[in-house]
This record gives sequence, structure tokens and C-alpha cells, in this order.
Amino acid sequence: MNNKKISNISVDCVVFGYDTETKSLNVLLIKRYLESKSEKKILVDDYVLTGYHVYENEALDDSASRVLKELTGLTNLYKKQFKAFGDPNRLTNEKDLLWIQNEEFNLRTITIAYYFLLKTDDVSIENNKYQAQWFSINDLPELGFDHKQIILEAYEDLKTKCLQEPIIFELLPDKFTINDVQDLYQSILAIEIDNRNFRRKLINKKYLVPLDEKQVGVSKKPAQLYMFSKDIYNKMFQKNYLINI
Amino acid sequence: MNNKKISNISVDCVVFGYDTETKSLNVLLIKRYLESKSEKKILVDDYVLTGYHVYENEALDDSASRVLKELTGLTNLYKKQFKAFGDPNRLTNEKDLLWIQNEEFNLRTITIAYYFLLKTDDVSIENNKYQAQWFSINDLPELGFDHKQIILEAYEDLKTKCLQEPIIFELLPDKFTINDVQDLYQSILAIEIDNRNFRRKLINKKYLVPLDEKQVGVSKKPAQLYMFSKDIYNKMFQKNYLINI
DNA sequence: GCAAAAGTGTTATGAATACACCCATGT
DNA sequence: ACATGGGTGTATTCATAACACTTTTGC
Repeated sequence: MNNKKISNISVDCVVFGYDTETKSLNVLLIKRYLESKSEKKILVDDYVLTGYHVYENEALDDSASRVLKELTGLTNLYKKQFKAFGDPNRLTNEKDLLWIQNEEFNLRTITIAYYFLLKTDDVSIENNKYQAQWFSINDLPELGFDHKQIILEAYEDLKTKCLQEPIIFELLPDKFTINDVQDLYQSILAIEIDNRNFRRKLINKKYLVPLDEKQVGVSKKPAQLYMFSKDIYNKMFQKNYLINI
Repeated sequence: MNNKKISNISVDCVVFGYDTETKSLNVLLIKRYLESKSEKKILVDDYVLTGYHVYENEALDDSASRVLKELTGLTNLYKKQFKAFGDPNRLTNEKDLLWIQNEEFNLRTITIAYYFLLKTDDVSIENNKYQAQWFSINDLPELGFDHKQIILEAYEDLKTKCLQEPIIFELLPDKFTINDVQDLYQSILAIEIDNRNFRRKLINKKYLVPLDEKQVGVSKKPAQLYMFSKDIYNKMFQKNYLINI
């Protein structure tokens, strides 16, 4: 394995994590902190996406997976390359320049941006060596480089895709309730959905398999649990050509 | 303007052109030809997408527009960045290596791929200095590099997008008939559409404006001409959140 | 028994589908 | 007059949208 970095090409990963408890769609960010030599002045104190240079003999998808594994330890997650960002000035605001002095960045780096889907709980951020932290997509902190834009474009893509493909289930635990799915759609899309209509629609999907199991440890009527069967989905999937313009 | 090339980053352009007469969705390709020094053996004789290195202080979108203008003379076309291709071996089959010797390529180049939409007629390919030629999307020639894959992925994206956004009109002349639109959908999607249902649907769109004009020079009943009003479309556009999984 | 969320049914409306013939024009 | 594609209407089916109350459980 040749681990020589390509100096001007990177991947950046927007990690979306959904928290079923708080019904919050979150983004995982890492801390960027730099003090002046004299330790008197804070030069940079904000957050960025996780990312890294692509290696010389590494495919882009593999770079993204590597970066994600390095941060979270997780593999085999849903991953989507959604856009390349290459504005000549994307790394050149004041704080970014300070930061880059400190690192080994080429000033004109283009980055291939990916997003990942997982459950917030699956990442243990305690004592994470990158000081990783979850932030609600609706309450992002100050971000370095062009990472705010990257996150927002990832989010747009997610909003579109979740209406067309069953990627929503990547954000939920293996066993979930119909209301979990509704809450998730409502969080992602920032809309209200009628519960009765939504239930009817989902319960009719063959690929949503009701389990012989109900919620436990809740102080209310425990809900029916379901799982998503990708097998059944793939078997039943029929492209429709509905023109919706 | 700094025209220094970035040696390992390029853009490639999939140029889709629709020909209303032949009802053919075409791709514009340029010739790649190389003989051995002795002029006895043809080493490379195939086609590739138009593309070029990104310049050091140039945005990716601008690179794509520049490349397209260089080939066709056209500007202000519909353009979409749809994917980055960066497999370490994407340029390393036998013929590609021969070709690269001849050019100034970095073996590990990643390319940001765009597609453009226009009318086949708008490009004059006579005496084009790149020997550009149109090929039906259904009958592509032998292609260099990974350009076949790039074209097919662009085509997939186009098939999806044309159902969701009014980009279809980028492929049609300013004045078109309802049947032109139907033919175009049928060409892109390779499906048959019921004419009566399709007409009803389209005629009800406010953004399709009937003109006080009919086809001329046809030896049959001349059809009503329409235009697409982007203004009206934008004004009327309402995001719908139909979950279609 | 009370709080909390799960779960349920009906009606109305609009869109998609399926389907076959007459019409207007140029030659 | 004829060949060619333009243009039209209806009935059925299906999905969505709107809407309020009862049920089940843990405490």
C-alpha cells in the first residue's frame, strides 16, 4: 500500500447521524483549534468536517471510507459521493490560511465530498482523539473552510434522495416503529405529516416487515416494531416513469 | 489570468444533443488517433469526451464551460456537475498509456465530470478541429479512458433529472410541439407514452405557453407550437414532499 | 385513574391509465 | 383523394388529503 498523499486532492465527509430519542438530525464535526506561539491568543477555534488527502493509489470511495473509519471506527456504512468542491478560494479566508500554515495543505485543493448515514448512537465521541461532536443540522457552529456550504449541499441532496430511495432506514436502528420513520421524515424535511395517512402508506409496503416484538421499557402503549428488508425491496422495486415537472 | 494547468485534475464534458428531426439523443465525442512513428501502425483510433486540465485559479464550473466553448463555441448552456471519477487505474489500459505518452497527462488524474444539454443542430461539426462527431446514446463507438462509464452515469443522472426538473426544454428548440416533448421523453427514457394522456398533462402546465403560431413546411396538419416559460415555472414551482419509496 | 402516545376508518378529490377515431393540411 | 401525423373524450382505478376519537400501557 502506497500511502503517499496527493497534495491537492482530498475527500471530505458529511456524517449525518439521527438520534431517535431526541428526533434530531445531526452532523458530526471535529474541532479545529490553534493558539499563537506565545499561547496568549486563540487564532482558530471552530469546527470542520472530517477529511483527508487521497492517497496516490487509492480510489475516491476508499478514501472516504478510510477517513470515516479513522474517525468513528465504523465501516460498511451508506455512503454517497455528492459533489466536488474546487473553488480556487475555498481555503483562503484568514483563519483557514493560519490553519494551513500549520498543516500540509496545498492552497488549491479540490475536495470530493461524501455524505454518510448512520445512527448518532453508533459513534462513541467520548475521548475521541479529534474531539468529534454532534451538532443539529439546524444549529451548526462556526465552520472552517467552505464546510458550511458542503454540509448544506449534502443536506439538500439528502432531502431529495430520501423521497426517492429507501435510505431513510440507514438512519434508524434495525428495529423501529412507524412513528420513528415519520419523526425522521419530519426532522429531515422540516414538515408535518399526517400520522394516519403516513401509517397506511408505510404499512402497505411489503418491504416493511412487522416483527413479533413490541417496544419495551416505555411508559405508554408499546408500539409495534418493524424492520426494513432490502431483499424484498430490491425484488419488488419497479422503476416508475412519472413525469413530475 | 493564470493559465497554468493543474496536472492531476481535469474536467470532462458529456455533451448531450437532441435532434428533433431524427428523435435521437446524441453524445458529442472527439476523435483520438495515433500512429506509430513509422506511420505503419495505427496505435489508437477511438473516441473520447472533450475535457481538459483545470487551470490553477479557475473554478471547476468555469473549466467545464471553457472546455465546452473551446469545442463548440457555445456558452450559457445548461450544465451539471454530476460526479468525480478518480479510480487509480482509470487511465491505464494499454491504448490510454500510449496516448498519454503523447500528451501531458498525470497518470493519476481525477476528473470532474459534467454534462451539458443542447440541440444537436446548434453545434457545427463540419471542419471541427477536434473532429467532433455525434453518436446516438444507443450506439456509442469505442471509447478511451473510462469515458464509457462516465457517459453512462451521466445518462442515468439525466434520466432521473428529466422526471423531476424541467431540463427537457434545454434539449428542444425555443418553439416546439407537444409531440416533440413526448418524442424526447421517449428517446431519453426508452419508453412508450400514451399520447392522449401526455398531451392532457402537458397542456395543463401553465408554464407551457401556446404561441400564435403553427408549424410551417410540414406536409400534414401543422401542429401548435409552444414555448417554455422559466419565469412562470419558477413562480408556480411548489416543492412537493411526496414520499415515493 | 391518569398521562402519553399508539392506533384506527371514511369520504372527497385529483391524477394516472386505458383505449379508438376524426381532423386538418400538403401534395 | 389520400397519406400523414395532429388532435380529441370518457370511464376506471388508485393514491393522496383531510379529519377526531378510542385503546393500551406504565406509573
